[in-house]
Amino acid sequence: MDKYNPKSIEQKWQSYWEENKTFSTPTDATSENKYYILPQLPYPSGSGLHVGHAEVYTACDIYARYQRMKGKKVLQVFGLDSFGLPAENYAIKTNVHPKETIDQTGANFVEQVKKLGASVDWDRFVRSSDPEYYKFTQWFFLLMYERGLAYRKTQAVNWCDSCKTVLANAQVVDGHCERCDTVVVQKDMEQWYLKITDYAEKLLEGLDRIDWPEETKKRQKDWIGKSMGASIAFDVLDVRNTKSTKIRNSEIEVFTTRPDTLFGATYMVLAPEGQYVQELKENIENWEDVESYIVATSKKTELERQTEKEKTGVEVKGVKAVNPANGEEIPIWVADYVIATYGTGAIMAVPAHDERDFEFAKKYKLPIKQVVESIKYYVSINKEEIDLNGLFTEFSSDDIQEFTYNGKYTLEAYDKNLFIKALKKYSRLSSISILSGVTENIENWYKKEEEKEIFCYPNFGISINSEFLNRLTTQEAKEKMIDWLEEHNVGKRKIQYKLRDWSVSRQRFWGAPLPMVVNEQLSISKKQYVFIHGYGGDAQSNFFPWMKQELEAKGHTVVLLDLPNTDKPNVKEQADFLKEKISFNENTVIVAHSLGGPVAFRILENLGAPIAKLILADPVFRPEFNDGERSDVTASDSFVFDFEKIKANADAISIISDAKHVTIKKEHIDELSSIFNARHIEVDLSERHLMVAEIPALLEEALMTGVKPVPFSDLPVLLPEDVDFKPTGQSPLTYSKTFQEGVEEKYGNGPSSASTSAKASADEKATAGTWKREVNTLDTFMCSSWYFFRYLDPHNEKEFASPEALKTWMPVDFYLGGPEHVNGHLLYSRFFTKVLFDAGYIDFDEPFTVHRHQGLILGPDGRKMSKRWGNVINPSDVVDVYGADTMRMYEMFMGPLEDDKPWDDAGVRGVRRFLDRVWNLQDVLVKDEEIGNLKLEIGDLDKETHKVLKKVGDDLATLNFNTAIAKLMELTNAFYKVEKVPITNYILLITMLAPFAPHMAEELWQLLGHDTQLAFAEWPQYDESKLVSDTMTIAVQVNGKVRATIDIASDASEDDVKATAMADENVKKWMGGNEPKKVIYVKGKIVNVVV
RNA sequence: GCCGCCGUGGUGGAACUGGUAGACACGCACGACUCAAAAUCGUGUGGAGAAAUCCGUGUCGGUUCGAUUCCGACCGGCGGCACCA
Repeated sequence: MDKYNPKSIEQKWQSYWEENKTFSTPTDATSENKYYILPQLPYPSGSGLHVGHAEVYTACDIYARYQRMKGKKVLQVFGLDSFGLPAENYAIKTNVHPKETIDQTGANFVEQVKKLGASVDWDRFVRSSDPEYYKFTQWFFLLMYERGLAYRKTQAVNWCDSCKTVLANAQVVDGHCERCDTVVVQKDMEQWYLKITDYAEKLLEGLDRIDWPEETKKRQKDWIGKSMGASIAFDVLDVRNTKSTKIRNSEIEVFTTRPDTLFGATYMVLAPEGQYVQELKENIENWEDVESYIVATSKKTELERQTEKEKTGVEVKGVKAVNPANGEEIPIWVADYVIATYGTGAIMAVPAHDERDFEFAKKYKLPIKQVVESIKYYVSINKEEIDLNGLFTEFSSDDIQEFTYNGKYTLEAYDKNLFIKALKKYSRLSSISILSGVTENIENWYKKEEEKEIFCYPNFGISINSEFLNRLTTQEAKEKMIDWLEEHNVGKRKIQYKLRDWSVSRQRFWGAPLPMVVNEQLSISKKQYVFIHGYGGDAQSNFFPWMKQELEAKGHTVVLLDLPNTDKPNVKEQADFLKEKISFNENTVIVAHSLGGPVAFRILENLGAPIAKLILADPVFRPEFNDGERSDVTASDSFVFDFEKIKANADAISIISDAKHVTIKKEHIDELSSIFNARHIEVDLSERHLMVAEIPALLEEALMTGVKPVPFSDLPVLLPEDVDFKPTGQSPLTYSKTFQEGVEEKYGNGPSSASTSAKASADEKATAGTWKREVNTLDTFMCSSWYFFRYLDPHNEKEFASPEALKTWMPVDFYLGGPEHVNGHLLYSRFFTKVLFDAGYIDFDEPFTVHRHQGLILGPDGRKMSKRWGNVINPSDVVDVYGADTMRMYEMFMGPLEDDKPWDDAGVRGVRRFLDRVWNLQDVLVKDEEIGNLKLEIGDLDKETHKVLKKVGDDLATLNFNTAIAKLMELTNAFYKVEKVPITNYILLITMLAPFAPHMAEELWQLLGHDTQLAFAEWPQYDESKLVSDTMTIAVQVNGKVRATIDIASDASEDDVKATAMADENVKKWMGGNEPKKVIYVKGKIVNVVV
C-alpha cells in the first residue's frame, strides 16, 4: 500500500471530473426531484480565495454531494460578481483595464475553487460583467421601468468623495463608506431609483414563509420598519397681527404612532430640510434666524448629526399650529432632531410621553402635559380563586389596589415583585403566568383569562386629560382617536415604513450601463400639460384641480378644458376641439383619463412632431363601456387606431392603472384593448382609485419627462472601451467618444433649441434638444439580485431564463451566504423576485426557501483575518501542504457552520492525521468470509458502524457537519481497536466520507475494486436491527445525584429496572436504609430514587 | 439609548423535546519505538482531595424528583439599528 498522497489523488480526480463533465446538471430533473444549492456570488478580489470563501463552497459542496447520493438531481453552479469598484480603482492606479484585471483574478478564483474539489457544473459559469449577462441586468431595469418602479429624481444622496460615487443606504456603515471608510456626505444629485418601497408590505409578509435565520428575518423587518399609526393635519395660523388668520391651503401633516396622545401635543417640530419650512417662509417673522439654523444644520455631516446628542432648535415666530383635538394654538419649532426623510418631515411633539420631545421641551421650557397614566401590573381574576384575607393588611393599599375593570375583579400594583408575592400567597391556583415584555395586547389578556389562569398583564397605559379618550387603554384610545380623526376629516389611519427607495445609478465606469436615453433639455424645460377628462367629467373632476395646482406651483402651464358633449361623447369631435384650441409641441405632456385615452390617441394620430409624453390614467378603449354606475354608454368612435403613428408621435407613453402603479408600455401599446378589456381597470368598484383627488404616483409620472427606455431589441447597451477612469465625479462614460455614436439617429432629436429655457447654461445649449445615452452605470447589487435565475439557463439570449428552467429549478433549496448582505443583496433579490412574480414570469415570490449564513473564520489569534494583523490564512497554501480533503474537513470540523471560529493550524494537522488513519486501514481489511473467530468484536463494530451511519446521515441533512465528522472519527478509532476490519464496514466508512473528502473516498472506492463513481453511489440505509442492543445502561440517582449505573436487558419492565436499581450496593448506601418516597423512571435513561 | 444573539475544561467545541455535562479534536503529561529527535502508536487529562467524596456549564435567586437546557434579576461579550415620531 502506498502512503496517502493527497496531491496526486486530488489532481487525478479533479481532471477526471473536468474531462468527463461528471457534475454537469442532470437533464432529467423535475420540480419534485431537483435540488438547487446556491453558494453566494463572490467578487473575484485580487488577493484570491480566502478561507471564508472556502467555507462556503465546501459546505455547499458537501451538501450537494450528499443530496446527490440521496437521489436528488442537483444543480450547483459557480459564478462571479465581476463588476464593481475594486477593479476600477485598481485601473485608476495602474491603468490596467478592469476587464483585464477581472479576467485574471476571476480565472485565479475559478482555479482555486476547482482545487477544493467542488462538484460544480462549469458549463453554467457566469460573470456579471459579460455582455451576455448584463444584457439581462439591463432588461431587469427596463422591467422595473415598465412597471413604474424606476424613476429619476433629484434629492440628497449619500456621497463618498473618495470613491466619487453615490451609495445606497445599505452601503453606508456608521456614516462611513462601506468600501473606503471615508465619511459620507449628503449631496443633491439626480439619480435613478427603484421603488422598493412599493414592496415594503410584500417583503415583510413573505418573511413568514421562508426558512431563514430568525435574526436575519428580524433585521429585515427592522430595516423595513413598519409603523402603524395615523397622519394628522394641523391647521396653521398667521399670528403676526393681533387677529390670527388661517393660512390658506397650509396644513402641516404629521405622522404619529401614538394618536392617543394628541391631547398632549403641546408644540410642533419641523425638519430643517423639510418642505414645510419653505412653504411657510412668507409668514415667518424671524426668517433670518430660521434660515441660519437651516444652513447650520445642512453643513453638518451625517456623522455629526448622529454623534451630537444635545438637541437644538429655533422657534418659528409668526405662525402657530392648531391642535385639531382641542383647538389649542401651539408653537412651531424647527429642530434637527426631526428628519426630513421619514414621515412628513414634521411631528407633533408630546413631551410627556416621548423622551426626545421631553428633552427638547425641558431645554426650551415648553409646556408638558401628561395624557397617559401608566399602570404597572394588573391581574384580572375570578374573586373566588383568591383568598383576600390579609392581603390588604399585609400590603398597603398604595402598593396593591383592587377595582373593577371591564366588569372584572382586578388587582393593580406598581411593584412587580411585590405583586407576585401577593399573588402566590393568596392565590389558590397552582400556576401563575406572568407575561412580560408584551405591551398593549389586551386581547391576549382576555384570552388567557378564559383559560382560568391568573394572568398578569404588565405595563400599559390609560388615557387621562384627554376628554373622550379618558380611561381607555392606549390600544383602545389609539383606535378611538383614529376614528375621531377620520370622522372629522383631519387625519386618517396610516402605515409608515423606514425603508427608502433604492438608488441604483452610479457615476462609475465598471458596471452595466443604464439602458435609458435622456434628454436633459426636455427634462428641465417648462411643460405645457394638457389634461383630457373622460366621459361625464369636467375640468373640476377627479384629480385634475389638485394636479393643476401642483404643476403650476412648479412653473408649468396647464391646459384644462371642458370637452364638448361630454354626456354623448364623440371621440373625434373632442380630439378636433382640442387640436383647434391647443398647439401641441415637443414640450407638451398629455394626461388623459378614462375616455380621454382614445381622444389623446386621435390627437396623436396626426401630429407633425412628437409630444414629450402621453400618460393614460385608467383609460377606456371600447365604444360601450361601463363605469360601474351607468351602464352601456356609447361613445361614438370606431376605436381603431394607427398605433405606429401614435407611438412615433409620443416620446414616452405611460399607463397608470391604479393609484400606486404606473405601467409603461409604449412598446405594447397596441395590446391596450386586450389588456384592459376596454373597461376601467377591474378594481373593486367601491374603491375607484383613480377617482380620488390626489394620486402622487401620477404626479411623479407627469413630472418625469425627457427619459425613455432603450428597447429590448437594442440590448445590451455595451460598455464602451474608450474611457478614462479618472474619478471626477462625472461618470467616466461621459468622456467616451463612441458611446453616444448613432444614438440621435436611433432615438430621435428632441425639442429644438427654440424651446430652451433661460436657465440652461451655454454648454447645455450647445447640446440642447438631443437624446443621449444615460451615462451612469447600474449599482452592482442589481447584477447580484438575479444571478440565481441566470444559472438555470445561462446561454439563453432571448430571456433571462426560460419558463421551463424556472419551473424546474426554482426556488433555491439551499442558499449559503454572509450575514453582511441581509439588508442589501438579500432584500433586493427578494424584491426582484416579487416583481417577476407580479409581472407573471414566475409562480413563486420568494427566491430562497432555506437560507443560512456561514460564520466568520478568524485568525489564529482570534482576531478578524487582516493584512494589518498578519494573521491571514491562504486556503491554497493549506491545500498545497495538507490536501483539499483535509482543508474541507478541517473547515467543517472547526465548529457549527454559522458560528465565528478561530483558525488553528494544529487542528488542521489533527484532521490530516484522521485521514491518514482512514487511509492506513487498508492494511487491516478482511473479507467477510475470512472473519472467522473475530466474530464477536466484529459484531460490535457492525453496530457501531450503523449507529454512526444513522447519525452522520441525520447530521448531514441538518448541516451539522462538525458532529458528523466527530462521529466518523469515533468510528475510525473503533476500527483501530480491533485486529481486522471487515471490508463491508470499511466501505460504509468511505461512503460516508465521500461528501467530505471526495477525492480520497473516490480513490479508495476505486482501489477496492469498484468501477462506478462513488459520487453517484446511493447513500446507504442504516440497518435498524443493528441499532437496538440487548442491554441498556441506566443511570441511577438518589435525590438527583448519580450514584450508580446498572446494565439491564433492554426489554426489562419498569419494575425490574427500579428493583435492580435499588438493589445496587451504592444506591442502598445512599438511601441510608430509608424507604423511598418516590421512584422516577425515565425509560431507557435514568432512575431517580427520592428518599 | 433601543433591539437581537451568546456565556460549558488550558483551547475549538459536544450534550436529542429538562434525564449519567465535557463527545470529537487540539494542547499537555507519561509511556512505547529511536543513538536522538520528528513522525507514529498507547495511556491519562474539568477542579480539589491519598481516598471516600465534594465542587463544577458567567453571578445570584426561582420552578422541578432532576436544570447547561425553563423563569426572574444582574454581570460580561458579540452583532444590528440609531433622534424613524
